[in-house]
Amino acid sequence: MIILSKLADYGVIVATHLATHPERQENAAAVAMATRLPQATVAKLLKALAHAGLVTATRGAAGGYRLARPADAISVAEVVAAIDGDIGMTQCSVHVEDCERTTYCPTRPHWAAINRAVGAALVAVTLNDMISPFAFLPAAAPRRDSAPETART
Amino acid sequence: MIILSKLADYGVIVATHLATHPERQENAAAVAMATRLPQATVAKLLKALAHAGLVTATRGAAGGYRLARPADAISVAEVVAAIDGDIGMTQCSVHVEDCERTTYCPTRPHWAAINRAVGAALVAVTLNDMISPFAFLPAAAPRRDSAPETART
DNA sequence: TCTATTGAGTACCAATCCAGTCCCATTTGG
DNA sequence: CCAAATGGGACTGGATTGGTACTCAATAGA
Repeated sequence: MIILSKLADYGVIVATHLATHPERQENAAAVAMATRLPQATVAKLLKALAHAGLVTATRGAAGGYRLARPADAISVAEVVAAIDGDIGMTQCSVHVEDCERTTYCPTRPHWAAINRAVGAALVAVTLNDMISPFAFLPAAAPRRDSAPETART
Repeated sequence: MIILSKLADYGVIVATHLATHPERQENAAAVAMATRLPQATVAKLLKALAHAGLVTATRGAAGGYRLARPADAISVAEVVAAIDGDIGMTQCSVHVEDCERTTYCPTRPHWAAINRAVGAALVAVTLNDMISPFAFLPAAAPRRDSAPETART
């Protein structure tokens, strides 16, 4: 299974690209060229990112986009959320009322905790981490053996 | 965005249900009744779980399913993987060769680390945790502040 | 002031994917 | 031998998504 949609993936690529030139203002066409993604799609993504306040847009001739904040103050989670909406593991996590099973489903409360753990993994990584040439080796990742009974393949 | 597909969600519910009666053998119809899920869908799910070796199936009349292992030896990650396939954040994470961008995409190596963190959150939770009436408050969830630079929003 | 350029917003289409159902073969207990 | 149950497909209707197109609004520069 793939967690991120293609668009969200592209969104991170686009945002990361902007992060590599924080000072430069680039229009959608230039970003599309640099990232080798379809131009119309990049335009759509940039609009979404602008709408979320992650990038600032300058309209009109010689307009373009740039990051609204320093690259190390924008998390991957924010970029993903800007495009795919808030992250939730299950239907219940996002639309509780949609789940007519809420009253007797024993698994529901537990998803919230799993949710936080997954969200934390994305929040812990910034765009700045993503442009570093080496894997960022964060403290967030290897923590999986914190639960002693994990050992099952 | 919803991470788990409906089927994977159902799969966890079904597996959790079996975990509540580890000794009893139940056929698909009974499980469907108990979980209030569509019968045909439950049958499909149980097949998938059996295929993954998480439940053992007894064929023939008076057949049915039961957990193949103790509930605390089956992680949510396994159940999800049995139904949705292995978990990966991006296309690259699962099918590297499909991404013609591999050579120059700077974000790719980082996804692997995020991947592990997300996977770890699911691996750390067992079916046994899911049936406990209280949120399991595991070491897995609150660990998000292990990364010191997390504090952004 | 006028025009070219660029983003904003929305509507739309095509393709894919997914949830759900059904069918038939196989196995097993009575 | 028959009924009950799983195994393993195929199939389908619908929803979702990736991607495009078109129009409106804003701005810089001639």
